[in-house]
Amino acid sequence: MGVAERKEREKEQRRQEIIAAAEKVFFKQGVDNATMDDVAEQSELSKATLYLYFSSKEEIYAAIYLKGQETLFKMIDKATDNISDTREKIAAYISTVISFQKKYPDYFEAFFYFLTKEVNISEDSCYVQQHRKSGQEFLKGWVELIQKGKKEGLIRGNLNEIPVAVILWMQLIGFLKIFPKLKKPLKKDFDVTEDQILSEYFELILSGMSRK
Amino acid sequence: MGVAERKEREKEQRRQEIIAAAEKVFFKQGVDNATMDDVAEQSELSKATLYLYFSSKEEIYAAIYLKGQETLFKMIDKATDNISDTREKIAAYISTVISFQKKYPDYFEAFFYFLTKEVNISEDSCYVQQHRKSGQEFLKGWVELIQKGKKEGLIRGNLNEIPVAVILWMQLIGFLKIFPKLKKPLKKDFDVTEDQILSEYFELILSGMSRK
DNA sequence: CCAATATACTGACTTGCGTTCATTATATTA
DNA sequence: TAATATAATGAACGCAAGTCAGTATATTGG
Repeated sequence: MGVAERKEREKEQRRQEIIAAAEKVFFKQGVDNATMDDVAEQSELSKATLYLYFSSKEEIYAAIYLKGQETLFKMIDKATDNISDTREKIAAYISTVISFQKKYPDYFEAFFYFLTKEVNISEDSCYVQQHRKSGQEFLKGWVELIQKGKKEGLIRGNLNEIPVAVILWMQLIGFLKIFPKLKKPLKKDFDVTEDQILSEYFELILSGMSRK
Repeated sequence: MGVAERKEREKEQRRQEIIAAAEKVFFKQGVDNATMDDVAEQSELSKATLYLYFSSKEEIYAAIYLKGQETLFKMIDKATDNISDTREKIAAYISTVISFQKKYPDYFEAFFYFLTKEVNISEDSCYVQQHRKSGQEFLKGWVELIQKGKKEGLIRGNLNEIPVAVILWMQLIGFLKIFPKLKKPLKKDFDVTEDQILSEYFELILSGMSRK
């Protein structure tokens, strides 16, 4: 009998509904300002019900974050798939992350949150698992790319690919976390535009790795 | 009559005592876990009294942050004052920030918090003022250094000094925010040590700016 | 179709913590 | 020494996360 399967499906659907409602609320008001009552109202469920599907507010946020991560990875795949030139591919990697931040700043926030915050979600939660797995997988992509660049002689041979990949990654994410808050004062106090900063950033990073 | 002056002094001292107590508590338990009751107990005052000296928990944290910022600026001054070689001086700037993060990770956290978080402290609070002022001043130091490097031909002429200074700054702070959380997994999964990462980071940044 | 059981849901409550307020203690001044 | 200003506090408030006892709804076996 397919009752169990249907129930399973329905349960999963509820979960997704809750995630969607929470996303709406969290992104509109900010995670800290949004309350579980807000999420309950938005999802047309009682607050207590939310806790049948998620163990905490943070776990809902983690689910949202995973959606965002998936979005980012897909964006990168799409943007880099048919590029064969390594230098161009590295550039595409970087600019896709920048686009992601621009297009989905709230997803990016969630991404950064779970990258840096000491999280209270239990280790065996599926979120933590998934987070770690895709993080590693993703890093592998960078590493391979840097390796390829080295083989092709684009990137200096004295650079170790894993550290370089990790550094690029941390630096880029960190930069993008801070940048939005500094945009306005930079324009105001120094008359520097966003695009100026971004193009110089590219220049610096790429020439940092390049041979000669 | 010196009564007013004495009272002023005593008031300021209380303030500092509260800041010290809060720092102890915040750094031990983490800002989020620490409660105002904890701060009250540590400072041997009642909770309500804290609010005679600070308008919120966050404002106490802001005061702590300013202490940290001052510490950082002093460290940088001390480390760079008697260096005349520009390249060395830039390196000293960067490595001092790294040392700061290592030596005072909690100050660094506070620093990052107020750099990125949308803060609820009123614009005319002395903290916000002081924060902005020293931030600008500090950036000026970087900009002048980069300018000097350009004049001396160390740094490529096509790089615009203000964006470069800002980028370096954001990148470095962002990198240092993420790095501590990734140290362990990096060692475990990829067998890369902290020092390896840091030395490659230096290499990348400096060669990114260099001519040729 | 109905009783028994399992599943999904909820309103009301508890707890914890930042913040405020009415009141009390202490110091200053005239 | 009484009047006044200043410093400090215990108790209470408000809000939001998380819990629980109890109710509604669906499923299943007879």
